[in-house]
Amino acid sequence: MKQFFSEIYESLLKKYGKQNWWPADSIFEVMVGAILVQNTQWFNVKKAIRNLKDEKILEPRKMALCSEERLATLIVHAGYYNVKSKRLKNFLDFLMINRFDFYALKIKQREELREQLLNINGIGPETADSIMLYALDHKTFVVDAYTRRMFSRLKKDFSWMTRVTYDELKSFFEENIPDDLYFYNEFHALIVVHSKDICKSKPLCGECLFMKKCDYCKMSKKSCS
DNA sequence: ACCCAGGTGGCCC
DNA sequence: GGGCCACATGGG
Repeated sequence: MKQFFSEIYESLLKKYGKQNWWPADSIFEVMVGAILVQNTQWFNVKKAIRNLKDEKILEPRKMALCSEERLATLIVHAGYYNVKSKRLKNFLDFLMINRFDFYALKIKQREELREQLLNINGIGPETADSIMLYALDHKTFVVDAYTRRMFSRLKKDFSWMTRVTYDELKSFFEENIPDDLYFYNEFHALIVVHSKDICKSKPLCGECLFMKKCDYCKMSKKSCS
């Protein structure tokens, strides 16, 4: 199984190259982006980030001083702007309690930090893991809808992946991929990039990378998307 | 005019 | 513990 995941990783890397996620100029920008991208496409998030930068409030202490209402108007393009402005505020409360000390968050115990992030209203498992992995260099695997869909269709044996809980799937990946921060970082990014790529033109399974020999494809001729 | 997007929390049973 | 729903913009 470990060999299988390594091969998938190598194939994706060969096809798409290094992704060097997360695209951002600062740790805080990664964190904000992780919240704004919830159920939203990245190009919409970019507009919101642009606004925050133009208004000079893409800094923890500045944003903490910004009213929730003003924040909402600046992030409209990211969708769910009322919900997300509240979530950003909740997250800023957490940062404030931690004295905006990112280094302290980096060296905090992994499970302790994850628990604290999950306690914030508006931060679920995927957002918590994204912040930990891409902003704070914690080795924690990020599961998302793409991960479930891509792998469950890759192998018939993986169909269970659409049904298990987030943490169960996360553990399965962590037990079967190399114990390496860079791998964690790059693998999730490649899964997202590949998933978006094959969805773009809504091809048949036989046209997708990995899908030529996949069990799902043999079973049916259904579309990938 | 649909459908979906790198989720999450609240409510109900 | 699981099934539904609201949240909202923008692109295909």
